[in-house]
Amino acid sequence: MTNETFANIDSGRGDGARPRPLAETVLRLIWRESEISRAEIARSHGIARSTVSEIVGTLLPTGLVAEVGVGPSGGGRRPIVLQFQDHACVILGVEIGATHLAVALTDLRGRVLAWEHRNHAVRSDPDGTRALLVELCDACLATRPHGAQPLIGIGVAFPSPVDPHHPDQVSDLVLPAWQGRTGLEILRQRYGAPLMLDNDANLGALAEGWWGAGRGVDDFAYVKVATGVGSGHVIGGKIYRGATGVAGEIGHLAIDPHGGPCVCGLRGCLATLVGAPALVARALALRSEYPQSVLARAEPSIESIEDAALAGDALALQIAREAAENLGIAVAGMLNLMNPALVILGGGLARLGDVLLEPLRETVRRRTLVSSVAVSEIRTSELGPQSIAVGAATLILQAALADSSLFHSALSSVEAP
Amino acid sequence: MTNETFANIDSGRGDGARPRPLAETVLRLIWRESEISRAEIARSHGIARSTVSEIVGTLLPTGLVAEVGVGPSGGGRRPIVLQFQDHACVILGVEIGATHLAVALTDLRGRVLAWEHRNHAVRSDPDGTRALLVELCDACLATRPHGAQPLIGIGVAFPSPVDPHHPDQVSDLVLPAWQGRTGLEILRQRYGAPLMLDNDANLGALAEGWWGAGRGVDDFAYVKVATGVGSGHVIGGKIYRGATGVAGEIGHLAIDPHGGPCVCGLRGCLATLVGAPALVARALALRSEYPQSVLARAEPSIESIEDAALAGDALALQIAREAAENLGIAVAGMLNLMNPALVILGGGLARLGDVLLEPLRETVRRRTLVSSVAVSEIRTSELGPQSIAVGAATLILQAALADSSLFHSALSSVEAP
DNA sequence: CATACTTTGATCGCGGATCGAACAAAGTCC
DNA sequence: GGACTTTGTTCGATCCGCGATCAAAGTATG
Repeated sequence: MTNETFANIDSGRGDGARPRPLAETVLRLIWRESEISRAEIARSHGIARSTVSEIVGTLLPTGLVAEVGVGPSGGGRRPIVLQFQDHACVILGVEIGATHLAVALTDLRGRVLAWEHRNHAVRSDPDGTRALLVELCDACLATRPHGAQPLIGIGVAFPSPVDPHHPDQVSDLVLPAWQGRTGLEILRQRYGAPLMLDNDANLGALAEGWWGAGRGVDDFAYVKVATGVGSGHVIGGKIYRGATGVAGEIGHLAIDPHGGPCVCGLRGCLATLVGAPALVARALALRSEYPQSVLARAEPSIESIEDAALAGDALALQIAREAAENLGIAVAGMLNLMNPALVILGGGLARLGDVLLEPLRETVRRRTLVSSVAVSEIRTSELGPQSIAVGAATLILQAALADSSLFHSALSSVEAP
Repeated sequence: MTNETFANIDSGRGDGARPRPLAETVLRLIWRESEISRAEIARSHGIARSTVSEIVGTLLPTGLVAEVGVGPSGGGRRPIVLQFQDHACVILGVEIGATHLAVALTDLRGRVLAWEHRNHAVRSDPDGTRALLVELCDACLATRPHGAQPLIGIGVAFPSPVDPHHPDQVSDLVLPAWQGRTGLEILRQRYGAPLMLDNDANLGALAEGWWGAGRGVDDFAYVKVATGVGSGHVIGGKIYRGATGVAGEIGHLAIDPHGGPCVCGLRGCLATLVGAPALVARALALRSEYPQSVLARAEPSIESIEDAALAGDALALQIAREAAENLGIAVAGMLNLMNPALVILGGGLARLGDVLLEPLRETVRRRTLVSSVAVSEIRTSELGPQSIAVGAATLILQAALADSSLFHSALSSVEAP
């Protein structure tokens, strides 16, 4: 119930006073456009020029917006160009994986200013994880020149479902050694900044939506195919978490009820068919039929299968086709249920590009009822291994742009004297 | 692009002036509570008592709210009880099925004041459908005493996906004779009230959420199992339509990729396994193994199968168990993907109650990964055959409570002289 | 090059919405 | 019966956003 540590829950609806509602709108617009004049703000939002002038007057002293020269004339006085100051604040994005940690320090445009990562036995060593986390965060923050830019928040990606109403709880099934608690309040205490937590696939989706393949798309799904298979869903520009925060388990969609058992206790899950272990096992099983394949010689790994498929190896292509078929069944089901405008394929298997996408698209086309569903695009991820940590930082940025008091509290703590 | 006929698109965000933002909030609260005092409104929303007084002062003359006596004292002056006037306006809810029409006239609390329905060849006769629709609407409206209550809007349930951005378009696949157009603007013209359109499963879900098994639940799914199988999803209290309005096609989730072909062109869809024709076919196939079954004697129908299952017939129970198993696979997949707090089972098959629910729950339990998913409740619909028409009316009510200008324009058209 | 028109941005007064303080009305508790 | 409580109203004070107006700084045009 008490939720002092995490700012996850949308508490900004009807609680406090909302001074200058339009100020938020204007700030968001300046962020979105990066550079814009007062008159253009007024035009594009139907606000009076006088109001815009006044609001900008309150925005300038915060340092979030600055006047940078004049723009071209449109037949009259030349406009003063306002520019959002992407470097006014910084954000920490933390990725906690099953076996590694990564921390990104970003500016307000999602650019990575500092990057630290380390392999670690996260599953079995929660205390060590937290200590290492502090170390990596310190290292990232130390790169700031003279501590000029204040930290507005810390976003954390966690490798298990996160209940938005109880963000500090951890599923005992996924990380039993953590004893049901993240224990991340030390981060908030140490850095004095709000903390927000979410599932890793959700944050990968968020990052793609803000900076990658999903830019400008309001409803899309991000499917991560690696060792495991998971998905994050952005609906109306916001992460959809479901009633208890566990939405997006596409990996455990049943593809074949007569299929093999999954670690989760079910049968024929997508994860048992297209996860990395499944593809390796499939390579071993098919090896005798493809004696000339490079995979027939040495012990195959998921990387070697991917490399071989990209090189045109017949066995690897067969495996990719099969994976695409199974993935396509699940994606088609997801399209029928959730109807996103776009599906972004992430994780290691996305390396295959069109080798995977072409048969996948074909399967989806054959398996979706309504024509408008079939027009959903399927693309691969644009962001690299930093996507999840950047997504964690984006969680904070999104919150700050929705409620600029986060910016102001960070800035005032610096400018107070 | 032009969208004069349908009010479907949320156009009430940032366009026009919003006089008295709190007035909307107060009106919604009074509606929700039915009876409440000014002081309690102020307390529960943190609004100043003076503001509430002033707002209520503007609400009383509209007739939507009235003072009805005094409440019990809490140690001081007794409060004046304000009551929302459920009968101040009426709403028309129209259900267009594949083979029938139904019209409900409701008050502002979802109560059905008049009800007309008729079988009709909707698929093949769009013109006759529209004419009959007008007839039924007229009959419902004529029951009003002296035309006292103004009509605030007409909601329409349509048996095909509805794109929220192009509500007048109809899928050629489902209703080819309609030539891609609903042609329902005649309703708006005849009755001079805003028109809103949505898919039938979505509106069944909405009705259950406002008046039935989903009361008070913000995220739930409604699965309708009848001749066809479809689903509607309420997310955050609002209907989720997806990027192009076709979300919720659970009937075409692939259960068995090696299964029989579906009308939609896919294989092994849920609809081919638990739709009414599939169950009848299954009864015929299994008849020889159950010679003592009542279904072995006469030609089975879906109603007779349901009746037999409720009577404990072994063959019918076997069919129900199989249907529950297949339905459970699809529902489990939907839970994994969308994580609703509740699943409401509607349509004819819901008559079976626990006969269907028990094995269904068991299958879902076995097929959902995370414990918190498994706690999702599964219940049967509470509303009868009127649910979809009532849901259509609820669409209008929801819009009016979100933007009370709908109430006022209806009321002023009466009170003008 | 002077003049007319355009566009931008600032200033000022107005109106609406909400709040807090003060007050009357109506009860409860001792 | 007197002190305290609660409700609802009234009355400035404040804040936000708007329109009108004006100065500044351009462009188009003769």
